Amino acid sequence: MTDKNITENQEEKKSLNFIEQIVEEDLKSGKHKEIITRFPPEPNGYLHIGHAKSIILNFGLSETFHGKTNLRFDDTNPVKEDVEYVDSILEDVQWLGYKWHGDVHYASDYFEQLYEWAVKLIKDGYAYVDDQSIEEISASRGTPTQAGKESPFRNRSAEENIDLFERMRKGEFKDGEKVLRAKIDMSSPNMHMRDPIMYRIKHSEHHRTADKWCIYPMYDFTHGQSDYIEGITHSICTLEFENHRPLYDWFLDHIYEEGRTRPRQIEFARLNLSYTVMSKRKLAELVEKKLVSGWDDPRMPTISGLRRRGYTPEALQLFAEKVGVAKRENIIDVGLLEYSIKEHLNRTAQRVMTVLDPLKVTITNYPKDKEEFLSAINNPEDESMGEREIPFSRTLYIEKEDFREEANRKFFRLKLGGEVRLRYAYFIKCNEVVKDENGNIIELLCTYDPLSKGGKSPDGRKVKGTLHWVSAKHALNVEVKLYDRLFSDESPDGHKEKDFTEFINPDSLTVTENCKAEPFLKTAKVGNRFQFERKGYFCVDKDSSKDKIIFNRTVPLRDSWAKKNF
RNA sequence: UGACCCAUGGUGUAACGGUAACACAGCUGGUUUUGGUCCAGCCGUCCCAGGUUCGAAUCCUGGUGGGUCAGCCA
Repeated sequence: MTDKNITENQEEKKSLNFIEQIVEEDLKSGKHKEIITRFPPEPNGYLHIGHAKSIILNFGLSETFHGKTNLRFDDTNPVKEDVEYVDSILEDVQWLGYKWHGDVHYASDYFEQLYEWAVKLIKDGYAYVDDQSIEEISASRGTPTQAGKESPFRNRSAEENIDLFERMRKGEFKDGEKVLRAKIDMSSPNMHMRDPIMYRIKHSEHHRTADKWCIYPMYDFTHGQSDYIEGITHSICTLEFENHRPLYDWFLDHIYEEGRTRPRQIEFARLNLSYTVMSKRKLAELVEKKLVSGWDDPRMPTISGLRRRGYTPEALQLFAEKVGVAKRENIIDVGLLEYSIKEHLNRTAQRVMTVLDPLKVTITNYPKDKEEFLSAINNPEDESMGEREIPFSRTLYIEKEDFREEANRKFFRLKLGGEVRLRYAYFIKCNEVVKDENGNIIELLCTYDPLSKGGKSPDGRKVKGTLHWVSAKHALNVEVKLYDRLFSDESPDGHKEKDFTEFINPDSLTVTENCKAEPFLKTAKVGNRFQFERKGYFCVDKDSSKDKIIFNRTVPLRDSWAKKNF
């Protein structure tokens, strides 16, 4: 290989994001022989696409650098957590295509070790039991621009503190009566360093440890140590934890033993998507107020919602890759998410013809009892998917919007006296429009050109439009749910005066029954994805039954015609 | 009137001191039995002001703008 080639190859190499650069340097310098990352959700809600970004980042890192990724539940607050959430999180991570290293970990597995470390800190003079009320502690913390005041209990002896802490554990005190605090600096410019609380009393049932404990460690006294216990090398979290890093390091300083792996916290910007909300609180509110059907409503940005909508793990991975990783606040255009799924499905989805809004068409010169089968390509992007047969007969359905009695020459579809191609079938010409007493078009009388079978034009005659269609006699009745963005505002929670629910899009869901599908769809199973030609990508919803298939529209096809005529 | 972080086209991300790249969106045009796909082209001078340097989007200083922090949440 020449020098030039080497240079070119290096240039072609995809540039690394700042976290990948750190990892690469740590490996190159020998700081770590192998990296271990972790995905550490609190089981207090369903995962959303922002979590997907984090999952893909953490697992992706260990894939590209041949390391490991742990899955750990940060379950230090029993009143907010539930097994329902751990189950859904487990499902979502696996669905995304990742396998965590070893067993699932829980911060609650480390409660005993954490307790011992707390005792050590007390003995070393770095922690104390505070009897102040929640209000007193809050008041004495100061403000970002004003130093706090030291607690009157700050200088208790180690012996007294140990005794009190042990009695806290035994359950001798009520919730809120006492806390364990780190003794750092009440005048620190960093609020998190003003004697942060390490333990609080909560007499409540934990979903895993039941009533074994009545004192629970805070996030700050748990996370770094859990990373340390697991040998995590790179502890990646979102930007709002930036101010916690000095505390993360402070606790580690006081328990660290020479020779062991010391984790490093690195922060990146969380994902924000336009036209939706991402906070767990707001998503929960949508569910509670029944503004959506549940956490997995196809309009929700949750992983379960996107899955039900028809998104694929590959699409979310592509999306995460396109979005990138940096420290800048961002709002990603949902269009990029839609691009990602279209990109994947265009290559992989079975094509099929379905008429969403049927208009009856009778081919007057086609024999009454005749039917024939025509060959259609399953996926023009993938020849290996082969072809299928579609029934054709005298009575058909086409899309209502594909016909106009009169239209200018920009309208490529069927008009009175005009000719179009029925995809894979024949050229047809519309000769007469049948209307009901109110003047609504209820049927078109057309003639076909028998020589144009397969949609070909033996005489070289051109038509501008090609329509999808379904034979009425063979049609399968299906229900289709069309989705639009849940909010009509680009940043629904970005308005100080208005609540985000005020921006709910009233037309985010359209249910259309009596859609006509080609018989191929008879055997479609829940979760199957298709492209309905000219209409978009659809997948079979879990609410489907034997006699009624329900399709969710994942995303429409790009439609430059509709756009121009808007 | 504090600390920390951030600042590149409409949206994201890259360029690691050598003269702005990639993707999405948008707009033109071409191909096409999906007004899909695909292909070609167009669309920024890097928040501002100083400084260092032969040379700065990249380094320094000061502004300005935005974000985070005053839970016994994570």
